[in-house]
Amino acid sequence: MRKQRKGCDVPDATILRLPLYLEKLKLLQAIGVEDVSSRQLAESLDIKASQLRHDFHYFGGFSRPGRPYQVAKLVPALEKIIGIAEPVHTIIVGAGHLGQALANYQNLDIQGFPIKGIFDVNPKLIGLDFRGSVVQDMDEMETVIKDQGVKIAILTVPAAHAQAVTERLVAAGIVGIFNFAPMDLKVPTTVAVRNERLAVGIMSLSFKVKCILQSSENKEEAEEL
Amino acid sequence: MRKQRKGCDVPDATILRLPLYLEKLKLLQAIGVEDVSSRQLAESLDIKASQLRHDFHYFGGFSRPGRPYQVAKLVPALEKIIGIAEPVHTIIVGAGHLGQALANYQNLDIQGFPIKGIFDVNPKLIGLDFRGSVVQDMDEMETVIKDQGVKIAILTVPAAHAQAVTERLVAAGIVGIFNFAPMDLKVPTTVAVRNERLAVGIMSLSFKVKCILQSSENKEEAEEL
DNA sequence: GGGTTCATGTTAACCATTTAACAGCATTAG
DNA sequence: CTAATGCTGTTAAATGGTTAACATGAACCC
Repeated sequence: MRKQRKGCDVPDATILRLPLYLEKLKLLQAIGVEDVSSRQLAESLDIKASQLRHDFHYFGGFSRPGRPYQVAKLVPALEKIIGIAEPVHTIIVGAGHLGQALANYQNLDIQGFPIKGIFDVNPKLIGLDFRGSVVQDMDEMETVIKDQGVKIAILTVPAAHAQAVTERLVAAGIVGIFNFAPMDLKVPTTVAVRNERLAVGIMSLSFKVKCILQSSENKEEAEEL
Repeated sequence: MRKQRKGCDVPDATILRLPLYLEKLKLLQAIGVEDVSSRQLAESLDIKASQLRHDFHYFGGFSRPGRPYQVAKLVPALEKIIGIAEPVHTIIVGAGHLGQALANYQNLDIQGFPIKGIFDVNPKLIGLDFRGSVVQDMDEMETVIKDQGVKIAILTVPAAHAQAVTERLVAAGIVGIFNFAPMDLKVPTTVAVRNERLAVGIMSLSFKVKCILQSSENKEEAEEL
């Protein structure tokens, strides 16, 4: 198999930290900080400095050794690595409550993912306006994807329709799908999917809550002895 | 230190799979499947059977050895482990677009997390009705938490207010916080937090999209030779 | 200039998670 | 009854990720 381009065989765990680094660095930049050491940055994110350096090491040379990182260089470097040096055109498929919430969530735009369209099959939703994006009929989807060079789709349709919609998206040239439907999508290996399962999140929280409540019961029992 | 109760020192990775097992098992139950082997269940979730058995092993004895798992026993067992054998009373704090979307997302209720209140400080939002839950002034929050025995709060307020609200929640007796604000909350060790960062999700997707696009460019170059 | 301090890049040790291997029980067919 | 098959529970090996250690470079002070 052909060797991958530099910087693409990186552990998932590292990839998930890159946005956190970027966010914190942008914050520092906004308040005028010019230099930051791996220790400072790591402590503010509650991780070890060695881990941060290890993460950066996959991409190589953000600074000359012996000198702290320069915020002004790191921010664009990370943006390039993450792939948001240029705005990444995005659409939302499914204009239900969640789709609407995401369309209104202007942070997406600010962070480099401008919404180029919202689509639904429900005639009652078509025409509604969210921050300048008007809900369109799903028949328009393929045209917008191609005309606007959309690469990422946020999928908020009901689980029952998710796979069918996915196949249309893939055929139209979508390369990344941010899937909020509680179901696993089948896609070719040339398409990336990230599943966002709210139920998983709240249930894993529930597990920990149960453990906390149990251990505090234990404590009370112990005190009663 | 006091020894933890059975089944609480479990790796995070395992905890995150429990809801997936439960969901799939409920689906099987709905279509009348009575028995399921670790292999069948694992394959339908795209994981290894040995991993599933290893996960279950933390909690012990779901079946007699030599016989497949019984769906009807596994479902309540997992519900008990996750802590949703009884409904887990929940509130939503912040009735912006995301809070509204979650309030309307009836799956939460079905999966064991009935919404006992939605709160905001914005007078324009107070009184709005979402599936029977009326947005209340945040001053009512502590009362509802105590009266209804609420243990989990879903936090969808702006980042700037997240820490202050968190402190009120903790003081009122909340044990788990599902945090959608893009910031790290400081809480005592007796409170569990799960951060849901949409920006992290879409950026990690963007990274993979970039890699896919680069490698397909490479391929094209190779074909041109 | 030399020593001290603080920094990164890099490698190695450590730890956690995932996967494989296998021992033992239940059922079924011959 | 015995052998073969299919299954789980459990332990061991392999993999992957995190943390510590260290070599080396840059700036600063005396």
